[in-house]
Amino acid sequence: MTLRLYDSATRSARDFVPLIPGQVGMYLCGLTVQSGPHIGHLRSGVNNDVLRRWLMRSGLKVTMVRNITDIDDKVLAKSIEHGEPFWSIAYRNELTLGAAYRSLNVLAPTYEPRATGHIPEMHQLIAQLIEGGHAYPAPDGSGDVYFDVRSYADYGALSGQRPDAMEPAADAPARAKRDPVDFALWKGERPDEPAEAYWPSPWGRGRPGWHIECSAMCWRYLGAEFDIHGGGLDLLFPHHENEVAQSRSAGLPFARYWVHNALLNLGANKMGKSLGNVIDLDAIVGMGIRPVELRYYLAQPHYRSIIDFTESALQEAATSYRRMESFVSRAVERVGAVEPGELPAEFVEAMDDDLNTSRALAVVHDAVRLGNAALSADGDVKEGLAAVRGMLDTFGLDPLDPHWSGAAAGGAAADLTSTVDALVQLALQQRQLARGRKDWAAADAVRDQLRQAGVVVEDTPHGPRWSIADGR
RNA sequence: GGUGGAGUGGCCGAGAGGCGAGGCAACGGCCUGCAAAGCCGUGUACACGGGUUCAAAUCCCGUCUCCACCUCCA
Repeated sequence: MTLRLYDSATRSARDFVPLIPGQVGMYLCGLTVQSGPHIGHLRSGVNNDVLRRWLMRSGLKVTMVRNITDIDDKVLAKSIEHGEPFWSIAYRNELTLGAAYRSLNVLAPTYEPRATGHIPEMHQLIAQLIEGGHAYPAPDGSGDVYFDVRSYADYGALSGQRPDAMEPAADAPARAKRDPVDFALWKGERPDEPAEAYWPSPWGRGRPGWHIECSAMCWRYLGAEFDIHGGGLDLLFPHHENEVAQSRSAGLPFARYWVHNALLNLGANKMGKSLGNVIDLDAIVGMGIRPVELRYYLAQPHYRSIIDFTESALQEAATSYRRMESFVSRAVERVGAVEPGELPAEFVEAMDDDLNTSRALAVVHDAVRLGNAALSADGDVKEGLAAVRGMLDTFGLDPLDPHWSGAAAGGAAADLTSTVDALVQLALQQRQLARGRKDWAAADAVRDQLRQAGVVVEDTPHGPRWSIADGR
C-alpha cells in the first residue's frame, strides 16, 4: 500500500505520488515571529515532523523548507512600541522557536529561509505579475502594489470561498484598489513605521506584503512545482489562497498536495496570540511534563482532529508514554540494547492511511503489552523491543534516541547515572540484607529514603531495579 | 449571511454498514513480605428525533449544540 494523504484542495484523500520519483519537496509555513511559540505552533511542527519522518522511512529523499516570516505589521508595531529594531525582535523569537523545536526532537529542516532574505525574488515575482496583468501599482502614489484577484479565475478554489461573498482585505485603503478583495504584494513606505524596515524597489521604497514571501521562497528552494505544502488550518484562507493565486498567475504550477493540521484549542477557543490564551513549552515543563511527553501528546491524535488542551489529558498522555518507555528500559536491562527493527504491517498500514497516528500507536501498545508479558515469563523480548523502538522512532519518540536519553545533553548526565547507580546499589545491598533477615521495617526505610531522594525502587524476580521518579 | 468541520463509555481518543482500536482512571484476580511494575478479567459508548436495511456510531431526512475560516493567525 502507498501513502494516502488528505489534500485540502480536493477535500479528499489521494494517493501520494511525488513529482519526481523517490523525492519529496515539502514546504511548511513556519511562524511569523512577532512572539515566541505556543504549543499550538509546536503541534504544527510536530505533526509535520511526523509526516516528514514517515516519508523518509518510506524511502523518499525529503527536501523540507520551513520559513520564518520575520517582517510583518505586528513585528513592526512591536518595534515601535519597544523602541527596538524589528529584526532584533524577530530574531529573538526565531531563536526561542528553534530551541523549542529542538527540545521536541523536531528535525531541523533542510533549510530555513527568512522572508527578508528574499526581497529580490519577491520583486521578480511581482514584476512578472504586473507584466502578466495580474498586479498593478496603486494609482494613489502610495507605493503599494496589489494583486488583482479578479484576474485569477480560480481564486477561492482552494478554500471554497467566493470573491463576491468576501469581506474586503484590510491591508490598505480600499480607494486605491480596483477591487476591495485585492491584496498587497508590496507596501510602500509609511512615515509611522520604522525607517529600517524598507527596501528599494521598482515601485519605490517599501516592504513585502504578507503572502508574497512564501511564494518567493517555495519557488527559490523547491522550484516551480513541488509536492507538499503544509501549515495550520487557519492559514488556508487567506494566506494559502493568496499564495496559490500569486504563484499560478506568475506561471508556477505550485503545490500538488495541501496538508493542513487542525488547531489546538484552549477552553472553547483556539489557542492564539491575539486571544492571549497561550501556553508555551516552559509552562508545560512547569506542569512536570517532559518535552518527549508533550510530543507524544501532540502526535497521538490525528493531525486533522482538533486538540482541546487540558492538563489532565496531557498528564494521561504522559502516563501512557511512560508505560512504553518503561517497557523499553526494562527490556534493555534484560537483553541489552537492540536496534530499532522492522515495522509491523498493521503499523505501516495505519500510517499510510493519511497518517493515522492513533491507530499506529495502538499497535505500539499491543506490542508493549506482549513484550511485558514476555518479560514476566522470561520469554524472548528482543523482537518486541526492536519493533517498539522502530515504531516509536518513526514518531521521533524512541526513548533510546540519543536526543532524549540525556547523552545528548553533553554526556555529564550519563556519567551521573553511573555515579548514582553505584550509590543506590550500596543502599540496596543494605536493604537486601535486611530483607534476608525479614527485617521489613529496615528494608522499607531504605526504600522510603531513596524515594525521598527521587529514586524509585522496584523488586523483580531478577532482583531490585531503580529509576528516577517521574514528573513533578 | 458564506465555507469547512465536530458531538463516541468516568476521561482522552481511533473507527465510518455486521465481529467492542488503544490509552488513562476504576473495580476484581494473579504475582509480591508489603509495595511498585506487569499480566489476566470486568464496560454493551456513539448529541437528539425519525427513516433505509436482515443489520446503523457508520447511510438518508430533520433538529439541537459547539468550533474554525470569511484578509492578524500554526
